[in-house]
Amino acid sequence: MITASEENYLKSVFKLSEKDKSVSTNDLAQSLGTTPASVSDMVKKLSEKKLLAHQPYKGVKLTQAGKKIALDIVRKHRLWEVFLTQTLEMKWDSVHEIAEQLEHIQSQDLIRKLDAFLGYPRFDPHGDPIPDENGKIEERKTILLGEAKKGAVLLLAGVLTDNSDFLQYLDQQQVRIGSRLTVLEILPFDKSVSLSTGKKQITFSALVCQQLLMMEEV
Amino acid sequence: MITASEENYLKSVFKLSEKDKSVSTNDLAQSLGTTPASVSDMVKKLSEKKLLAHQPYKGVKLTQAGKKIALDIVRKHRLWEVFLTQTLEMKWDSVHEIAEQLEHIQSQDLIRKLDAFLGYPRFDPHGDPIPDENGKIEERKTILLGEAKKGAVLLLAGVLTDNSDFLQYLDQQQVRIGSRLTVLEILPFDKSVSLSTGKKQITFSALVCQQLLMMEEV
DNA sequence: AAAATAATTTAGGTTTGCCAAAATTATGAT
DNA sequence: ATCATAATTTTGGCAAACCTAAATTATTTT
Repeated sequence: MITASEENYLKSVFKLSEKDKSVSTNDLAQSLGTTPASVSDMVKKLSEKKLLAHQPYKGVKLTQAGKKIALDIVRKHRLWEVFLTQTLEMKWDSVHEIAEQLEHIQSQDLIRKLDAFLGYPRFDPHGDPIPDENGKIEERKTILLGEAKKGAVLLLAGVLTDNSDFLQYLDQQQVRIGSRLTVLEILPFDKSVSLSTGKKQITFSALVCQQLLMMEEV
Repeated sequence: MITASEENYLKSVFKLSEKDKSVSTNDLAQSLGTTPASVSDMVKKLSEKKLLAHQPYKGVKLTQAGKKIALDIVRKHRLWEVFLTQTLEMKWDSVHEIAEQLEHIQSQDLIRKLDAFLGYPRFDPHGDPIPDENGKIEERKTILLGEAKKGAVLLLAGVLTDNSDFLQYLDQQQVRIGSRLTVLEILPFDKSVSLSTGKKQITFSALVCQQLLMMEEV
């Protein structure tokens, strides 16, 4: 059996993994809101279970088995987020916390039926792709808004954080997934960006722009 | 904070409580699938938290605070069961286990919105009443099928067990919540009961009859 | 290359919830 | 009323998941 805590560790490793790089103990502790010592403990356990490959002092990677579990948790999390926003009409800034709990509910059948009920959604309310039952994730060509050039016209494809304040701020600015944004100006001084939403003009700080995933119009 | 385990204990005490009677350690252990020693441990903790009133060697009762929590868990459990059967179209014999997990999800807002989405149902798929937000439970005059007299015409109001085999058996017999049953004969020998469902004739053992909650036609 | 600093692991300890075995208390039979 | 049995509690111990502080290893600076 795999516990909720173990699932959270695997999910964090997955999220922190870039390319073929190892994930450090410290980063994991940060991401999980725990201490490096606790991470060492759990990493040892998950390595023994062959869900993580651990090189002492060098970091961890997911094994095939570990990745499968991580993707399953991510899938469940994102499907529940769709349910909460679409079916129960909750706001996108409040669903993450609840999905953190729901993702640990154990029932294949439940998730299959939920998926069907929701109409097999491919993206969650934050624009993140939902892995299918085999762990396959839809790829899209995206760039950060911070990397866009002046004059570019792009659609908001996703946000890189679930931070509630951040999402509420976007709501306030009437910016949501799918919004069409035109880059009017990039301030050389602080890299903040002036944009047109069609209706009005807004400015995003460089920090905000690092959280916004953009794509070309279809 | 209250843990899932604590919630389960309170729920079990609630379910085993009859009138003003105390619930015994042994019965609790049985109901929770654990040992009397473990129950003693947890009873001590919940008594210290003022959720249970414990008289050593005499049993426990719920306090007001404990009852409130228990009713809240029952409410969540039954609302989720409605969701699983009605929205996701799962069978009534498979929802109990999943609802056992879902009942521990923490979010007032979620449950309120779920309740609204489901149309404020008053009974779950097994015919059990769903407490409202204040813990109020709808009362109905019901009797066990085992207590019905020959000639009685009654509606199936509920079942007293979530046992999957039992529910599948009822399904097979085409007996469900709301079914109208006429008592044709009661065998003196073993108290088994012959019934007419309108379409066909069936016989239920005394044990089965002790699990079926019946009410007068409205 | 050695020293200083940073990252990681280990050691030792806590809490929660569980259990088996032993001790205690209540209950039913004679 | 006493004894036997059943129910309950206590004792001592285990595993999971966490923590702080100390020890170890890696990395960076000088």
